[in-house]
Amino acid sequence: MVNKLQMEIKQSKKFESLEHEAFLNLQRTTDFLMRKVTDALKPFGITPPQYNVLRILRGAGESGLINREIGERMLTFVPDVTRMLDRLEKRDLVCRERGVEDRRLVTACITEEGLNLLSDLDQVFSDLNKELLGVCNKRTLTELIGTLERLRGA
Amino acid sequence: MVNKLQMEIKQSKKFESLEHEAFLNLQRTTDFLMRKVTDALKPFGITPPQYNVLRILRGAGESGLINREIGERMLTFVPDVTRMLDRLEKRDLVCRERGVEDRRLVTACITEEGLNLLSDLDQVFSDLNKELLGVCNKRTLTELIGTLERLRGA
DNA sequence: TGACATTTCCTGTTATAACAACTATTGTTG
DNA sequence: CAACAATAGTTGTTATAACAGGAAATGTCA
Repeated sequence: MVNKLQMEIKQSKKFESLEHEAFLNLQRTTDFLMRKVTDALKPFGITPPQYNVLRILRGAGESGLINREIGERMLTFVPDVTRMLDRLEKRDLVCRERGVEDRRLVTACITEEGLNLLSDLDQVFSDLNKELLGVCNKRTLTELIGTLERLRGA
Repeated sequence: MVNKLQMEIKQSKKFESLEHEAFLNLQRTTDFLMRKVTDALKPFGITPPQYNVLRILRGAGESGLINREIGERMLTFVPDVTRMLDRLEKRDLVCRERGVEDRRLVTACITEEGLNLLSDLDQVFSDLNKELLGVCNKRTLTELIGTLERLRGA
């Protein structure tokens, strides 16, 4: 009996351990799903991390957030928030302002144009999300979430 | 009640859907785990995709594999196998040879030095793997694997 | 055979990831 | 207050990701 992942990566030997098999499946599945999302966002000229930033800034509202806070809220670690915001600013999707009280801080806000783009992206993302993850029922997804949270440390 | 991921990304609003929450957890967990692996491999000057290539070539044995086959067996899609092998060849971890029968093909093999490095890496990776994924029991891991395979299409 | 398509790899280019060093500003402490 | 530490952001550099295009070899078929 050869399982699905073994077939996919044309591996003849068994996995070393269940832990190993689980981890490889995690990598491959996330890569698979992210690739779909990346493709779906591409017509809008937006990458998944950029989409993530825009959503974070929308959530923050008019008061905005400073670079460090944006980095902390990202789903995946991003080492260079500055240049990421540079690109978004150049496209007028966000605006930035140097702090007056503490001149080290730079606060970023989403623009009207950014909000408009987001409302399109949300629809695309939401549809894709339900299409991709909808193959599992609610109970399975709930269990999946629990397992994943556990893997990040309970 | 605010859940773990919401706290992590400092999100005040609920998730739009269970599918959404599951996907975000997948992203974050894989990023978290991959970062640990990347850190563990760093002292050896090897990235996770490079480690993946070396394992693939070891599995292929002395007959080696051509670029296309390596790409097909990678866990995550890699668009540029050529230059990835360039770097590994420069470090004498793999060697390459242009095909004689079909001169379009280039076959790569792992070197003795590559095999030696791999045996160190395997120990590190295996230990880390069990440490990270060992927080879940066998049954949970088996269910996780099943769910992930399903998400890639049954 | 000869034109054309296909396959395989390589090359060029831009964007992003990762990491380290640096500047400017603010906080802390003797 | 002056020296130092800490924080926030920027800049520089290298490696990798992503994508498009090109060159060489092989396959196909009229």
